[in-house]
Amino acid sequence: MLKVYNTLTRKTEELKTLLPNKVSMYVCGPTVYAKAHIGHAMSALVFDIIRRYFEYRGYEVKHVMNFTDVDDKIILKANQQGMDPFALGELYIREFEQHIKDFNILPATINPRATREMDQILTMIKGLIDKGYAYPVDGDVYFRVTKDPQYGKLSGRRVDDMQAGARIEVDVRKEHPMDFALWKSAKPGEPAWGSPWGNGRPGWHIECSAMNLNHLGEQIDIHGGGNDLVFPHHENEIAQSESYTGKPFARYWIHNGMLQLSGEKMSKSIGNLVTIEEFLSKHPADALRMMVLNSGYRSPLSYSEEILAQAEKAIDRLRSALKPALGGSTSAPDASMKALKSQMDAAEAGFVEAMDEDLNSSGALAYLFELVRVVNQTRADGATGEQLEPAQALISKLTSVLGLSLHQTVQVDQAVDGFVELLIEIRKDLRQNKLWALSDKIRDRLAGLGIVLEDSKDGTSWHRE
RNA sequence: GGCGACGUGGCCAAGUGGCUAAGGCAAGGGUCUGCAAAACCCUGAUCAUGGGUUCAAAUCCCAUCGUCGCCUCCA
Repeated sequence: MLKVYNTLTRKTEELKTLLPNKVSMYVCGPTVYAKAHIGHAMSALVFDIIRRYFEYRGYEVKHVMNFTDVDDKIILKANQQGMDPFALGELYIREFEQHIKDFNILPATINPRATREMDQILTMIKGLIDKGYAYPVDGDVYFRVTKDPQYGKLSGRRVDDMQAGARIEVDVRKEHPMDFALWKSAKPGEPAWGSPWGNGRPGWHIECSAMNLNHLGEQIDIHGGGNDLVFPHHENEIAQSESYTGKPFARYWIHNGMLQLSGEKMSKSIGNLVTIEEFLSKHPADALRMMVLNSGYRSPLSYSEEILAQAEKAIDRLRSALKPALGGSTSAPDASMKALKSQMDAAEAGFVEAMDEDLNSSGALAYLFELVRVVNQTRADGATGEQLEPAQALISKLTSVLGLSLHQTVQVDQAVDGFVELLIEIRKDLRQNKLWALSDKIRDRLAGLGIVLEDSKDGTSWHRE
């Protein structure tokens, strides 16, 4: 039974979708005004893992991730750089889409953008005004939080409590300090769309409500994002959507924990960030995914070189099981094969059991690692490639459910390969003549160049570090 | 100040009432090897602290200390 933790109820609940075997999932994407950092990647990875697992469990997933391509920061940045705000957004959208590919994240079914949903946004705002949930003031439109008795249900806040601690500058034109903008009037030179209240642009929250309505309908199964969006963004989305349709909006709210760097949330405003570009220039994409998988998706994840190195080694460990049989193997003993078979069953059952319980990926990995050990034992016991193949196929299958691509993605360089092969051949002659000093020198020097030689009875194999 | 999450071996991290507290990394010992690497085998934690509930708690309750998130743009 597949269960997920629901922020709305603060409980882990069985997944019951609106339609059998189908999941509609909306995940908040980035505001495109700067290079994305690995916190954004973490969020995208979390929901990719969720999606892949749902698909493995037989659901057809309609996955929508938006781009917020008009907002104050985009306009500000574009003005600073003397750029057109739309061109600036386009640039970062392209970059983000490339990152998605680099991280082996399945592309969303649809990637809507705020600027392309203006009709739906305006329709919703008008509807909210008609129903008394919103009011225009001097070209702006605000949502009236006091009109929604359920306001605060996602974040567990009460309008009155927040009022006490609020440090925000209260706009006197608002009826209530917590009222939030659905529509903002444009200043001269800002991108603007025509509306009954004058030229302006949508507030941050309404675009998501509109895109949900447009692409997934009045009710959706899952709404996700980083837990920093719970309030106010998701709270406001619920208020808008439910006030507009009169129906419950998302059944399950799923939020990932924050990526932290030196004990603080990685964020654009604090400036303690590692961009995806920087990360990928130094590390394999799978390493970040492994870090995410090894911790609970809802917990904060600390980023450090040490933890990253551990993740890379863990990937190597998984890969070790996929190595071919030892040369000259004829068959593993029956007892070994029996043990392998039963470990395979245990691994898949354990994997599903763990993942079913709110995507417990680190628990699921433990079962994979246990299978890795038994596969390696069986190989050492003399199993043939044919005997190992089913277990290796299972490992490949389950790791791909997690989105890990175990196959080395090193660029093949024919020339280098040829030289390495030549050195190995010469070294073989040296070793046959017991010229150990010289053969060790070749191995050490190659290691210094990132080429690792491994001698065995069958000969010498090599790989890049 | 309000709301919430968390604190498990050197590091990362499962487990949330009851068999020997998963797994990965690191470390030490061993097998194999000319040596090394890889692989395999072996070795370590009573679960932040202090109370309490219970036949029984890492797991429930209370307090304390510490860390983090949200309350303002933020994945």
